[in-house]
Amino acid sequence: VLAAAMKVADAEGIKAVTMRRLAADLGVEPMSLYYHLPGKDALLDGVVDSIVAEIGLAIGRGDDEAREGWQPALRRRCLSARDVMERHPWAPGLIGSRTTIPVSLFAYYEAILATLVGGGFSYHLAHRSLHALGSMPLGFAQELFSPAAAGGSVEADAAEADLAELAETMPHLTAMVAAELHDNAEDPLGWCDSRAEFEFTLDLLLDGLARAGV
Amino acid sequence: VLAAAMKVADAEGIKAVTMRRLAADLGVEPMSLYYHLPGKDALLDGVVDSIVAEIGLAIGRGDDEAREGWQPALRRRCLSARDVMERHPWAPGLIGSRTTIPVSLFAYYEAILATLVGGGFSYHLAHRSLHALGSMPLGFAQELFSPAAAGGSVEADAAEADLAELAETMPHLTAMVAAELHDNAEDPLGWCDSRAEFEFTLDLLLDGLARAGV
DNA sequence: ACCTGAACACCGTTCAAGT
DNA sequence: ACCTGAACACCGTTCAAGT
Repeated sequence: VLAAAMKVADAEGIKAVTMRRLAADLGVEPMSLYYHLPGKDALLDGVVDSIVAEIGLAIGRGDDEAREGWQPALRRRCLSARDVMERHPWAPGLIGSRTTIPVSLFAYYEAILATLVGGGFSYHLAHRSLHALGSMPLGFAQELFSPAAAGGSVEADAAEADLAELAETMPHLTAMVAAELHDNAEDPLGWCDSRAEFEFTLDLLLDGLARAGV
Repeated sequence: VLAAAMKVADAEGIKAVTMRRLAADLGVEPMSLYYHLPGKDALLDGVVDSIVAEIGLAIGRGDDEAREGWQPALRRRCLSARDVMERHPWAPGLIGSRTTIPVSLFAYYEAILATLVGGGFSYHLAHRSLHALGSMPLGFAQELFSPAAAGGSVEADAAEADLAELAETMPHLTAMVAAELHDNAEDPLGWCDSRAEFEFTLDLLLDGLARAGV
């Protein structure tokens, strides 16, 4: 049913997921879908549910969570989630643009909360921690600008061509790019969102939270 | 021209910003717009430019930046940007969903980079800092799920009603909500994204970066 | 119970044509 | 230089009707 939606999204981006397109793939008339689903929003909610479920599978048992402590446990979870997002580059954009919160997400965050509380967090600090971590438990971070996560195709930005002329007006930016010039420019989750950046930010937050009062 | 677009977005949300609607507001035929603009993407890029410009105005001179140091300077900037986002609740969603990077943003980040480098950051750490801060210099943070930032109208999520039945299966979540129950539930930037949460996360990151090697 | 067909009310965009 | 009109190719969705 919505496995077809995932397949289309993986193959051609989330923008190609349309009622009519989906019906055609399923060899059925477009309007038949409305018997099974209330509408497109329900479809997308279902896709998000599938993603969350996939994250749950990717994490594994975690029976040794009590042994390793909250910080490595959360770290493992976020990095596992990131693997899932790497398989579905359109997912961050979809999740970020949803206007309703699927129920499956509540269960997911309940598990994270259990980890935090089990690690000695007060509910107050746990709440702030969830805000601070943002979408990292879902495997992605808010990028400065993340074309891949947002739309679908990563087209060369128009400004790239003019970057040469703008060089002298923006000395620091050009210097930084020159100094950094990533070897992983084709990262699927957006500009520079390499695993290294993700881990740096994640550890920055986790260490900060550890210092904040546990 | 695109001041009209901002007005429509402020009044009825970004989803109401449509070529035809805009033309009607301007007392003109829909297709006249294509003489002035290449298409809708150009329009939205222009709106983002306007937002960035508004952030620039909101920040003020900052002549005493050298005196106050990079950390308070960046802090002031992020909080000023947040004020702008509060005036345009649709802006985070629009910015996050854009697939091209408007040129104005380069200049904006150039200024931030100048602050960091001036504060003693290496280009490498400055780069990581930009990633870690994410969208905070733009005045918003990636929320767990931010209906307001994403779509437009903040409708009551369907799961809210079932929360009572789910209480026993999610003890920590219900306990946390009960313990926290915000007095500012009607915050325009999404669930719980109050100024206090924003500042907590911001300081967590800034302090972490300060400790990371400057 | 499940699917179909025709229709409605919207989009963004093209293109030849007006003044 | 600036605007118009009609048309095209798409959407999501409704609704009465088929089997």
